[in-house]
Amino acid sequence: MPSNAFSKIAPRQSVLPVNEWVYETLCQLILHGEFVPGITLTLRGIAESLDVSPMPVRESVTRLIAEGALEVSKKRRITVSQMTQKKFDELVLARLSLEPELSALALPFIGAERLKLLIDVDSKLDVAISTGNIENYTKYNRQFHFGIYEASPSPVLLPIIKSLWLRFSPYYRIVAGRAGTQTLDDYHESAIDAIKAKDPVALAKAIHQDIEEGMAMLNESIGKQ
Amino acid sequence: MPSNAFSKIAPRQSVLPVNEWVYETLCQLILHGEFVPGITLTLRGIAESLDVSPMPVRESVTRLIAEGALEVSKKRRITVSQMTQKKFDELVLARLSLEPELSALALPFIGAERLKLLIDVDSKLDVAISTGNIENYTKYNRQFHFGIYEASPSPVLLPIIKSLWLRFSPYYRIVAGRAGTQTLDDYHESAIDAIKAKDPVALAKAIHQDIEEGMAMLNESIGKQ
DNA sequence: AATTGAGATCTGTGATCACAAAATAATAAA
DNA sequence: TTTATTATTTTGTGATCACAGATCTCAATT
Repeated sequence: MPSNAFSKIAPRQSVLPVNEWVYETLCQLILHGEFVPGITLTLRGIAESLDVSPMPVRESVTRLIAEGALEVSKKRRITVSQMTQKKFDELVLARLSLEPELSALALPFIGAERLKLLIDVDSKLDVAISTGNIENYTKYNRQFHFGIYEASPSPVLLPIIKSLWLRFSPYYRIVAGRAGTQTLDDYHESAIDAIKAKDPVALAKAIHQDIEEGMAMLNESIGKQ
Repeated sequence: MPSNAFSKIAPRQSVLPVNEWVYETLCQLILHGEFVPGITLTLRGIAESLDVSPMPVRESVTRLIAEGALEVSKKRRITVSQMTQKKFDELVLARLSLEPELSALALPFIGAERLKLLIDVDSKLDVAISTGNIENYTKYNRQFHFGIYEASPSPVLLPIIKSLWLRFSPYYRIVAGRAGTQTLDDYHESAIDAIKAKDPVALAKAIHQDIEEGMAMLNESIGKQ
């Protein structure tokens, strides 16, 4: 019997401070699409579900609000951010502006073992695409991108990019169940070739195209007002 | 006699929640260069200085840490972020990637009255430059940039850009007292011309050049290890 | 003078309580 | 049944306390 009410929650690492564990857990839940956009959360509710006191939840929620993953409504109710066309367009613009740049910066630090990992993740991604497994698709797609971005420590760009991913991730749950994953071109292949060739411009271009395609798919699946 | 120990603090607006007032106040203090980089702050110390309880300070500091303006040291001490060359380079890259884009997006929403305001701010900026008043330079430079960026509501890009400004602002205090403001080209003039001509590409280019020059000046003034 | 170490103090983190505003449930009136 | 009004509960915010670990103080020792 789990110590909390959410499914798929890693057990509390006693080495980690409670507030950090809560933050990481909430991030994972958001990235995995467990929170329906627009739903209202409560500090005490989360605390009870995670079997912790309200205090560390409060701190984590404050962080997530600052990062745009959650937001507080007019009359101070905590809610999972609803998407708008304007938000979506700016998210795409920010991703297209920053992620290709960071991938080019990270390229020199991608060694043989990391390249091997990326190739492995990409093959798993192919399986997810061909079987229409949207959950694995988002998971391995995320692993692929951040496998590149995290090749070297990035104090500014990486946290920003993480916050961008937190904001559109809840909307992949809407794509789930729709055919469309099959039609995706595999720009990851191009990215891997660019890494092998140590060509930062080609890598940036591949990442750019991959984002454009992925976001376009997400955009046409979302019924935004 | 002020109700708090910091100078230049706007009196508490009773209409604003305490935590937001504390957050805004801390932002202003950071943007005005009141905090020396590397200094350690304490929750109780800030609370006493601002004449509020530690609780809203805690929330505001959490936000500022999430935004990269403050950071917590290895053994959990709150500190004003120290600059590194890597951080600086990524800050510049992020600014160059996002701010020209947002200025181009905002251009169609810049009306006659806002243009008038920008021209007015730019003239004040010229005075600050010619008299070597670094404090007014940073103030009017900030007003000029955000006078453009805030022409239309920007839910994603604007908060990110604000967080970028919070991070390098403490370092203008180091530039203070050095000759160098006189040698600045006035790319704001080009920006104003672009706005008049309703030319988003030219505006983006002007903003790009302005950032490059301003950041280059800051870079060579900072003794980063 | 330099170093050490024990005691006191300070600091972030977590827990708990108080309270007004909002939301919900319950009841009364049509 | 539907609507309106009241009572109850829930919620975010702020205040306060507890505590362990870090930091500082300062006298004792070398």
